[in-house]
Amino acid sequence: MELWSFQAKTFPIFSPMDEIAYKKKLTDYIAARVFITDDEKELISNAYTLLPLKKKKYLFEEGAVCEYEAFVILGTLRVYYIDQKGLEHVLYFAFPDWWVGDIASYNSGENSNLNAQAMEDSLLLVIDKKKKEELYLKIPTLERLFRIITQKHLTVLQKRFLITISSNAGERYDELIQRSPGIEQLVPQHQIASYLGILPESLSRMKKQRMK
Amino acid sequence: MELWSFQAKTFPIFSPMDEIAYKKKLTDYIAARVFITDDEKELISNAYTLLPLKKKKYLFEEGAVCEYEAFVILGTLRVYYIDQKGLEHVLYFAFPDWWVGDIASYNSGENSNLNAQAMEDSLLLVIDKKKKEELYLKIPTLERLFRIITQKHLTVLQKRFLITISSNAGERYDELIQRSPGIEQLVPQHQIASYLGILPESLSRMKKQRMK
DNA sequence: TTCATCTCTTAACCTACATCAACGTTTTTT
DNA sequence: AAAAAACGTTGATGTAGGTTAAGAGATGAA
Repeated sequence: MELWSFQAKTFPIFSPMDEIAYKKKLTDYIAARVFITDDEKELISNAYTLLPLKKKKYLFEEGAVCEYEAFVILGTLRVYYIDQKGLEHVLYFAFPDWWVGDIASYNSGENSNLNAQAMEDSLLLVIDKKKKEELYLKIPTLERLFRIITQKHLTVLQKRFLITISSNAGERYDELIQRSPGIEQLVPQHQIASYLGILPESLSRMKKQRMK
Repeated sequence: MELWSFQAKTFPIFSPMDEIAYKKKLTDYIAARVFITDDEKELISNAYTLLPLKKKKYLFEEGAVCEYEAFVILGTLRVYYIDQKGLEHVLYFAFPDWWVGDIASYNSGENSNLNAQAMEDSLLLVIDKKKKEELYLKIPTLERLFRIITQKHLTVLQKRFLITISSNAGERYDELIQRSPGIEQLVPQHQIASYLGILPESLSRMKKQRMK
């Protein structure tokens, strides 16, 4: 696909044409879920800002308020938590068409304890809290959209939680591979370990033992 | 408080007066979060049905579609998952003013893999999917309300998930006691163990060791 | 092209919690 | 009032995954 061809080392300069195409990805996503008019699509397009995020750069970091909510157009982000011992725990990987943010911080205004880092050069559409609230007022249908999206997120997290507490690392690994085939090619193994809730050494050991 | 006095062994017969008072608890809850008119309160009151649930009875069970969403007026429910080995894992305890349901099943129409059981004689306001959708159409503000509620639920679950994967049973126990003081008087210890993700024996042992 | 950083692997040892089993007490059911 | 569940405790033993340490290949920067 045309849009996806910029997996380049550096960001291209966006032409107005690109921007229109990228924002259309968002309005298409929305229109596939709720009914919105062309005027509303226009309002949405104008409210979101295109944000290129270079590899290893952060969308938000712990210790600061997460002011933005983002829609992934291209690339991959990882959202993770650092515990008291300094260990990182991947909460989720965000691929194109996913939303990235820390609702806890975004809604409460308190500092985030999550980090969202680009794993490769990525392209996002971001909106700040104030503009989002304005959009809700202008387009009440978005309340419905985000209710549905949030319910979906809750469903996914609930499933993840139940799997985490009821199965061992090997079973969680199998579930991940089955749910996201090819993820091993996309993210380094120590981050898969972090997602599974084990150390890289343990994952390495587990995979070796399974060879038999 | 008057309303709370019926922690009786058997259910009283509800007078129309009681029903009005109970439903007012729900509309008060809603009005505290979004603006609704008196007419809308009336619509909401009519859409929900009062459901007494005796101790050990289920609101929904795994293997069947969860058709209802409920608001707890009185009592306590526990929502739990049974894993492949037959072990129970408490997802949450639902106290008055909490919502109980399985959104995954409720939205998808697939069978639930959760169980919601009354831990004591309880009183709920329930609504089925069809009536809920009708309410959304009649009162779009409810889209906003449930967006906010779902975001809150997601925040809580996310915090729980992060604590679960980043701390040991003792730390999780401390966090629970701190967040819900008095919970030990309300729920038996083996169910607290289940909530913490450990076996009753382990919780018993942990508490003993802490005596020193 | 060399130095540093990141990534993965292996091995020895350790610990939190599971497992299995038994027993006393309390609560519920009949 | 008797019987049956449910509940909590303790002990002996097992194990998944953590901890620490070391080394080797791959990747990236100066």
